[in-house]
Amino acid sequence: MAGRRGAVLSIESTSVQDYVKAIYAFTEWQDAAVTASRLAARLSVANSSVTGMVAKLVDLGLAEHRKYGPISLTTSGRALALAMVRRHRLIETFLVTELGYGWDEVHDEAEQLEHTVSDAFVARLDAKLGRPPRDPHGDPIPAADGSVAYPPAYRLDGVDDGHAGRLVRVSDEDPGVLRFLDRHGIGLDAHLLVRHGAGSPVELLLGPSAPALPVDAALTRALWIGGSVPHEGCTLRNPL
Amino acid sequence: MAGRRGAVLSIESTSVQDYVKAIYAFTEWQDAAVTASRLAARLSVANSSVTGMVAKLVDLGLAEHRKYGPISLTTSGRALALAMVRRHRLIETFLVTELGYGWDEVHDEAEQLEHTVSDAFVARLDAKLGRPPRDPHGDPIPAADGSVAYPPAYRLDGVDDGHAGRLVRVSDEDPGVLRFLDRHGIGLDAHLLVRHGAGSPVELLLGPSAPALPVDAALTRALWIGGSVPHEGCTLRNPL
DNA sequence: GCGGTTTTTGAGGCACACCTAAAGATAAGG
DNA sequence: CCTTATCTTTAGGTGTGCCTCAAAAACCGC
Ligand SMILES: [Mn+2]
Ligand SMILES: [Mn+2]
Ligand SMILES: [Mn+2]
Ligand SMILES: [Mn+2]
Repeated sequence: MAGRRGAVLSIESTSVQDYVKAIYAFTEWQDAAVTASRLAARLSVANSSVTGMVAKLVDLGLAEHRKYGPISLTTSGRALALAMVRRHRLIETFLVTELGYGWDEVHDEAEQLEHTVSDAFVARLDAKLGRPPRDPHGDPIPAADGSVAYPPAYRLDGVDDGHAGRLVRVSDEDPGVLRFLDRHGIGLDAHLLVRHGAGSPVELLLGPSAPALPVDAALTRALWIGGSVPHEGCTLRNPL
Repeated sequence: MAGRRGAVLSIESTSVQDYVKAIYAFTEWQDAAVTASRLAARLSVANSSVTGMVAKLVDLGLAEHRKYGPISLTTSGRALALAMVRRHRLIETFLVTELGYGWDEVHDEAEQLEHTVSDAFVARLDAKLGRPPRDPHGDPIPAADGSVAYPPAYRLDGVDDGHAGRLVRVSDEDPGVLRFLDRHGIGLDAHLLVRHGAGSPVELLLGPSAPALPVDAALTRALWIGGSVPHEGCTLRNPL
């Protein structure tokens, strides 16, 4: 049933790569249904653009889609998404560890470069960086074979009062969040205690003597914290 | 007189960048007149494509062109060309020295990446690499301010019998040439003595005891050798 | 001044990705 | 079961960027 529309664009189109990545992102840390409108919102395009583009993904064998149904990736779609995520995160890691970028400065640059570098480049970069397990924001870097180890992590707006754990990941899409954390000396693996104030804002306790730090709602959606148990293993997922 | 055609594309178009680089290349090591047909041949497009694109360069203030006349760069066109050449050569250097690419593998990758990396990336890369003066093929890397130091160099097909000097640069466009040099252990700065055989092919003498190496015509157009005098300075050119 | 070559013009094509507006499907509530 | 709000798809169309071919125009050496 592929090729129904004749002109089928390629797997190398940056748009195709971005759509596939976006679809993958919906199920990476949550398990949200991928609807056309959600995808449209995330990619800042009209709903109808998504319908059209998803049809192309289906033609390319990257996505599955019944009319009016949710969108999902095929095995090769997931493979492409993981390859792109791998590129993105390796590039971000390189920018921070080798070129001295701040963690708030790398996302946009990686967003471009991920479409340009060759497979050979990615392989050599991975080796040069010592096969890092995660990027500067705590996101796991898929291995070349597509396997990924996700640490247990809970979004801050979903944990109970009194939850304690280490900062596992920070969404890297809003540089402002990253700079906020910088200002307060909070980095990856920082130990945090979550306190629901009597009023609305969530507070973070950084240590026994530090003052409580109120964080706004946007921030609670950008931070992911480990479990209360001191040490836990990782869940190895190989989605391929 | 700019903007005559209305829709003027930007300085960030990869095509614009490639055209400007190509124009610059004609006068980098020779002083060839840049005609539309030569540019078309180099870029593998039709003559009329060049006419159209050059008109856009003129609109952008990057090129000067009288109808039926030769094409040249304006000051800002030259600045853009030098910025692109700088990017290209820094990236090639990075690929070889940091990622372990062979010098025959870097050109195509750099050709893509040069359009994608940011100015910040280039600045940081230059610092990381220790501000290298030349790329893996001997081509000088323009400084951030656009100044370039060109060593004296003569193309092999233009030197007399008995000319001796060091290998100053190798054109990086044909990986086969680079691999040929690898096979014979010839690298940048190798000392060469040029011998015009009685027959047609030029021969290279690599050392007192080494056998003469015959080189074909294509190769004589890809190699550039220093002067016969043992040690010479560099010509500093700041074309801006 | 002629003839061959080069350049420009004109008209058009194509790939890719996006949009608006209208029509169609879905699902939740009455 | 039907209504209605919401989501999704279709249809038709825009815009950018770059390219082509064919024909007309200019150029240049003789
Ligand atoms: Mn990122
Ligand atoms: Mn990241
Ligand atoms: Mn090169
Ligand atoms: Mn080079």
